[in-house]
Amino acid sequence: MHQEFSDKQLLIMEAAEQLFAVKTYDSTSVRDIAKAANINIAMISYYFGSKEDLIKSLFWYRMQFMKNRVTALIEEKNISPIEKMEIIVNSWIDKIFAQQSFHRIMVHAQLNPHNSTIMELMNSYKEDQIKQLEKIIKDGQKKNLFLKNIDIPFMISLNIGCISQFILNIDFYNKIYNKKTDKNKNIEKIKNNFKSNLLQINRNFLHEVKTTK
Amino acid sequence: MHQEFSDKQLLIMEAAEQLFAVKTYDSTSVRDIAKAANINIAMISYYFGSKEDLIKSLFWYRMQFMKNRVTALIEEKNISPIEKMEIIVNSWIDKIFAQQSFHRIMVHAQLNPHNSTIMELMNSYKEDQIKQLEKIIKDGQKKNLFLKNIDIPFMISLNIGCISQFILNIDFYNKIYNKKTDKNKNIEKIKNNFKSNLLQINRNFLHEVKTTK
DNA sequence: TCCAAAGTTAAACATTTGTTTAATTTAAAC
DNA sequence: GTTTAAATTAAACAAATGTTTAACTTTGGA
Repeated sequence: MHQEFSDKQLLIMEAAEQLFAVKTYDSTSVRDIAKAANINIAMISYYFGSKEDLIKSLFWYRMQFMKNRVTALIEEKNISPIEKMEIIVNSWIDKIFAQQSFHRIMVHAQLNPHNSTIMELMNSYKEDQIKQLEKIIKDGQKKNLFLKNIDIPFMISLNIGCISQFILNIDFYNKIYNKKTDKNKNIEKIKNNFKSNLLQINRNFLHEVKTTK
Repeated sequence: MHQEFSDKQLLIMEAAEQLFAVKTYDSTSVRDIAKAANINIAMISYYFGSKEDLIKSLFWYRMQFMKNRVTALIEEKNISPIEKMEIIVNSWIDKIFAQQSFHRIMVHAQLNPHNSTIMELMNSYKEDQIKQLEKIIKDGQKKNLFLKNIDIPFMISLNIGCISQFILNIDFYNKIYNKKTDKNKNIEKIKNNFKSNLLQINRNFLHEVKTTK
């Protein structure tokens, strides 16, 4: 598939991304995109072929960034599996936060899988993630750092689901946590709070000693 | 707003629900709904006023079922806060599973909040949930059963997000966990496995003693 | 300077959209 | 059995959709 995009294509893709994120793919018209990108409607067909191909290109482009550069991390000998897992969870949160718009589009694509190319892109990404985590966790189990019988797909589901839910409802949580303060600072605070909560959940799930009351 | 719906209205709403769940509201046409419900297109305007009012009615109708009947549970003296929380988490999972289609529509409505009435319905529901949990958790803290400083919005976010993610990806997980077996039985097994995982997460978060390695 | 390719445009295209109309059928009350 | 309201229908409506056309400008190399 595509590998490089011209400046014009990136301009269109980024304008489309913003609109897809708030209005969804279906209710964003090519006229909306053209207006936002300050180009003629015909340019979308000209540069991408169709609206469908535009979102496919967007997925292809953004998924590259999403792909974890964890291959090196997995092999790293000086970092303990515990630390590795913390790094990965942290990177999930940071990446999803950094790409909130695209993440919304991804959630929407899972809800409404009307394009098989996009579906395959996401599924192969998920499978990669599971394989990578498997290596780290098995290593940790061998070193007696982690519990046995860790359900990796559940662990991923827990994290990604929790982060998604948080992003989808960030305005709501902002309202709940603090009635009126500087919004940006507040969100940063809420995000850090969320981060430590989720990290703690993962620690419990992976390796902390549990004693029933 | 509406309080009762005729059989015909329910028929239309249920047909619409199935379509909205898989195709989303925007890409489901009134003609699709009419065909699925075996009625004339004009009947949708006739019974609901508009397509928009139809989905509003659907939300109003389904949200009644979602509303927890936990008011009685909260006051119950013979059940410990720990058990109460388990009952609530279990009811979340069961309810969302029982109403998968509508739940998908809800997730989509959060992604694409193009109707303020629906948004308000969902927000007031969320606020109610937080208040209800607050009572139980404070009671549990008073009795020294729960940890102090429990982040309730996070806890809800964790659960609902995790369940949502699981439902959105159930086919994927089914493929991952088990390559080829009886599908229905398999999903039931996966669901129970998911349930015990999530309950354990909640136990750790709420009341189990934690000792750092 | 010339020219072919790339870029850009407004207009037109056929479909599909949600909604309304006006006519017809059904149902129930008197 | 007649009447009145509710229910149902096919057709028409204007608006919006994604895409294509054909004409035009711009660009950069020979």
